Amino acid sequence: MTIIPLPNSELAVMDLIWQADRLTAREIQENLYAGAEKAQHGTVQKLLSRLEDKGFVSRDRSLTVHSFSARITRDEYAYSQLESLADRLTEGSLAPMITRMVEERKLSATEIERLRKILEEA
Amino acid sequence: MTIIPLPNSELAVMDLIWQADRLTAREIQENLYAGAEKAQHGTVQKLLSRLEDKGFVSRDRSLTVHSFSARITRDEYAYSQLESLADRLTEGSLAPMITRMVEERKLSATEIERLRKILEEA
DNA sequence: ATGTTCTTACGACATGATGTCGTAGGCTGT
DNA sequence: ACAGCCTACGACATCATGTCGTAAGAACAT
Repeated sequence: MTIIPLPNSELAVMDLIWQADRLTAREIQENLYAGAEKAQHGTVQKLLSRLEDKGFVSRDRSLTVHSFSARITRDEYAYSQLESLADRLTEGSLAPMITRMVEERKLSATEIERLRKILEEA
Repeated sequence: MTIIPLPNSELAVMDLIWQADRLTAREIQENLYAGAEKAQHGTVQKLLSRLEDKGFVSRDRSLTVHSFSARITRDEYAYSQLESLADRLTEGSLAPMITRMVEERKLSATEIERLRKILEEA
């Protein structure tokens, strides 16, 4: 299953939902546009309805004030994006990217250790 | 250095250049739109000039027929995209994504072996 | 020298994504 | 009944994307 990439604004909403598990539009608006004067309710509604259309959140309509929860975990999303990246760029293989990351010293010792462990258990 | 993501059409051009090292616009057009009747020269020119603007290719103007070569390797591009993915989604860490890939059995035994080797040498 | 052909240069354009609002109409609680 | 909040729906400006068309210059065969 390929999960489509999200634009920044929608990803920002997902970030909040992933953190909180379940939020209303107002709660999201308050987090997202903390220092804002103007309304933005419409903006948040629109982002949420787009996310709903795309299948990223489910909307609980049982109360007048709807609440939103994630249908896809952050890790699922992250992993699918990594997969599509690898498919597009390196024929599905992670090795070239990780090799380069190691060469550029972008991986910390801790991170390398974590990855070693994951792969040992695989 | 953050490398901006490329749209599909431009990535397709880069793929050709990465394979061939050095190409003219015509060569690209013939590969890219193999079974095409109509012109498309303009399209390829536009894609190339956008890639030039973005710093992905360099244009050799010494001859009338320009030739194009990559300024960024495929691995550099892939790695930077992976980096930005990790930054956006998992606080820079690859572990959650790779863990999931292992769980979903998206990594072949060979690939896991390659990755183990890379990390051992790191 | 001239005309044909190929190239670049530049601009135009339709389409869709993105990010933002405005307004109408429906609940809710005083 | 009314003020206040929420949803629903549409509008919109802007930008990215993918595609062409046309003009002008170089190269080359005749």
